[in-house]
Amino acid sequence: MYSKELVKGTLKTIILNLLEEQGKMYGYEITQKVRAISDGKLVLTEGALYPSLHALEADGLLTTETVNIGKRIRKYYTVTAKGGSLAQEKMNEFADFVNMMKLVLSPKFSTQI
Amino acid sequence: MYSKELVKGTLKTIILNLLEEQGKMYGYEITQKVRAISDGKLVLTEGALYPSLHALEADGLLTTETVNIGKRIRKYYTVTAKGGSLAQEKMNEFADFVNMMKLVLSPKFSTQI
DNA sequence: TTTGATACCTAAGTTTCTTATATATATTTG
DNA sequence: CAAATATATATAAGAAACTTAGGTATCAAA
Repeated sequence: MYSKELVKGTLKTIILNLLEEQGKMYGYEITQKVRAISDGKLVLTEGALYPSLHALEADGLLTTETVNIGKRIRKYYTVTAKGGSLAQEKMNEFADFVNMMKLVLSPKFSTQI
Repeated sequence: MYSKELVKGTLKTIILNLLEEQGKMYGYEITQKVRAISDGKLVLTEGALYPSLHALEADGLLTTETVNIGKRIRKYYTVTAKGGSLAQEKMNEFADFVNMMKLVLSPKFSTQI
């Protein structure tokens, strides 16, 4: 398992791009989806996820829609147009970052990726 | 320019692997080398670098050798055997992390890297 | 009926940086 | 030759983004 420090800074990138790809999702669903896709390697904690979702909503990058499932509630999140732009931007930033790391860590790293 | 949050958690990975590749280096030299290799995209701040070097030394991952250059001093850092193992480990962790991100962000990300 | 899964949330504490400051020598430039 | 820039080290306060821990509640399965 890789160190969790690396995940820092990528959470919003993951949320925005996952939501853009999957359409609307609710918080718990996001944790399960990420866990499944990553083969259990990435487990988003609720203490990180929920505040992050709230911040994205407050910044107008996500909108919410509350749905009642029996007596429980679900808050579905959808990416706004502004959020879509940021999703792309974050994706590019991450790609740039990885390419830069390739340079700095080369030649050893290049062979691993 | 990518967001600086991404760099968080990669500083020790960079230091250890750069030192392993380049042999002994001193702090200021590390900042200049990283800046040059990354084409100015990654500029290590002194406030991050020096405390990190001290922590690595305290943990027995680096050893130091102080040299007088005229009336100034230089502290050369060298990777220990233990530091070499961690360098490799950190490299693997980072590669694993990137591969995991590829999964989570795919299919969009795969085409960019 | 109690355990685990589903579903939301917040707050204190930790780590790891950034920003700012301090000190001092050496070199370049106007 | 004076002033600015580069070289070279270091620490400390504050910010950001998490982790850990706790809280609330419903639903399904054992």
